[in-house]
Amino acid sequence: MKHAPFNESAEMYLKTVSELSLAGGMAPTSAVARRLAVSPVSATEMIHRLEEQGLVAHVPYRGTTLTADGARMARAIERCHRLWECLLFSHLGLAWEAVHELACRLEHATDPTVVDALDAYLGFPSTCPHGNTIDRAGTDAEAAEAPLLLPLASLAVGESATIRAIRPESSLLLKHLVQQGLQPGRVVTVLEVAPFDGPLLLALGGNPTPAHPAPEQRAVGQEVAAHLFVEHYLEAGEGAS
Amino acid sequence: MKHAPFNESAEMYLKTVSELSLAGGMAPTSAVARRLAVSPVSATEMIHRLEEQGLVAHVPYRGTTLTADGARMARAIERCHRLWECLLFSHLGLAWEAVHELACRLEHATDPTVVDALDAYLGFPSTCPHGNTIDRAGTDAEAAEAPLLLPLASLAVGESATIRAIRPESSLLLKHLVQQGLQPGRVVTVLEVAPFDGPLLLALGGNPTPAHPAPEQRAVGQEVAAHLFVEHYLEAGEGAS
DNA sequence: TTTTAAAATAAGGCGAGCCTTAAACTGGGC
DNA sequence: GCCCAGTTTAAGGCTCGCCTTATTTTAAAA
Repeated sequence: MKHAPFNESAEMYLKTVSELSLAGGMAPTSAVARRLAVSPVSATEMIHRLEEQGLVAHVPYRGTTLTADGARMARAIERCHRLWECLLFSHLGLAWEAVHELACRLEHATDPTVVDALDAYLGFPSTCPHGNTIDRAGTDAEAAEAPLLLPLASLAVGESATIRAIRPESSLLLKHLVQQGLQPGRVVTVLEVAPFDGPLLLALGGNPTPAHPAPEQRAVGQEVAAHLFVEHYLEAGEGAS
Repeated sequence: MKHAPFNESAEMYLKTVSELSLAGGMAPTSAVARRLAVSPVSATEMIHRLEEQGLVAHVPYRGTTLTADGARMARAIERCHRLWECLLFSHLGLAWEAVHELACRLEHATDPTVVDALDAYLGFPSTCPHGNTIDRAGTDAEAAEAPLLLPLASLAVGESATIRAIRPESSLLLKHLVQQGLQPGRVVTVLEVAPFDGPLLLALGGNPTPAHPAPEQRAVGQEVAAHLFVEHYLEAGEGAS
């Protein structure tokens, strides 16, 4: 019954399984291992340990999902992570692409009382600087507030949308996106989609930055596009078709 | 040459040696072990490891001190620790006696860039909530600003002073002090000192709190008194004698 | 000088979280 | 229905930071 004080490693596994099981139902062991830069054998071991603690459900050869307990813990860790990102970015003025990694270290050393105090201090922000929702247990009016976000790849040629979230986050990805000027708030229009899962050609709109005065174009691979989630404004002529 | 990414454990040893070698020159191994709740054998082992890395100088049977490198690291960790305490206490509103322990965990997970940003955000505070100086490398006008603090025990009967710092800090001590109303800013007068290293009897002055309306008296053991540092106002009649 | 308490050394062990190599298994595509 | 890539198991090993028990050394007090 003693909810052991879980360490960094276990927390990273939970976060990883959480991210990977968002889209598809189960997180493949190899994907977990890859994301954590660990051998598949080690990942299997650790997943077993987490299963023994009832945090994870593992179906051999299929993949891993979080149990209710595990999901609760993962949500707490993610909330903590995103709150730190808010503080580091909005208050301490650290770089948008840097705060993810910095928060990744802090999140494992943060007492729950600190998380709550931080949340209040920040004014209960609804998302992190990368657009991801900050879950609050008890507030189950989730779907109500958050606008439905679509993967960028779901847009048809000619459609426009506003980038709202990058997910899952990774340092390399964020660095790349900031160079391309592809951040939340940016309006993009799909100019063309290359066949055979080729790159998307985007026209940048929205607030141009000094470094990237609009209008400009960007070619974005499917790999990157899969991490971009947008809010699509329905235009006149579009409807329930 | 690769300044390895030091971990929590090594950092705690450096902090401990730093604290213990403030007063006397060398930190006895047993004292280090006691403070870290570790066996003397383990402490000896770890001190050897730190010595190999050039962070610590160990004289067998005498004790341990920090090298220049070790002292630099310890100062960085202490600065980080105290800045977190400031944020947690002054901004997040967490309890005065709680922030020490909470900061103790964060300090090992904080990137230098975060430390600097935090320092700037807080407005370069000169002390932590417990009155301990926040060192800034490069700012060697240290002695100039900081008023000389005396150990409480150095006061003679009848003398008054203002508590300015608690040092070294520990959770249990801080909890005890907050119960007694003995915090920085509190003015105390020594009413009597029991012989044979007995307790000091103090009269509380300064800002009374609802819980502890002045005037009130407190008996403080030598053990506790050793952690209290005060600023002594010279009164008329006192001088260079 | 003798005694004593602290400190150091030696030896053996433990768990966590990784690693590699090698062999066995299986789901899904051909 | 077969085969392969992805998984899992097995076995052995490594580092870190701890632990205990036992023995030796030493500084400093008596």
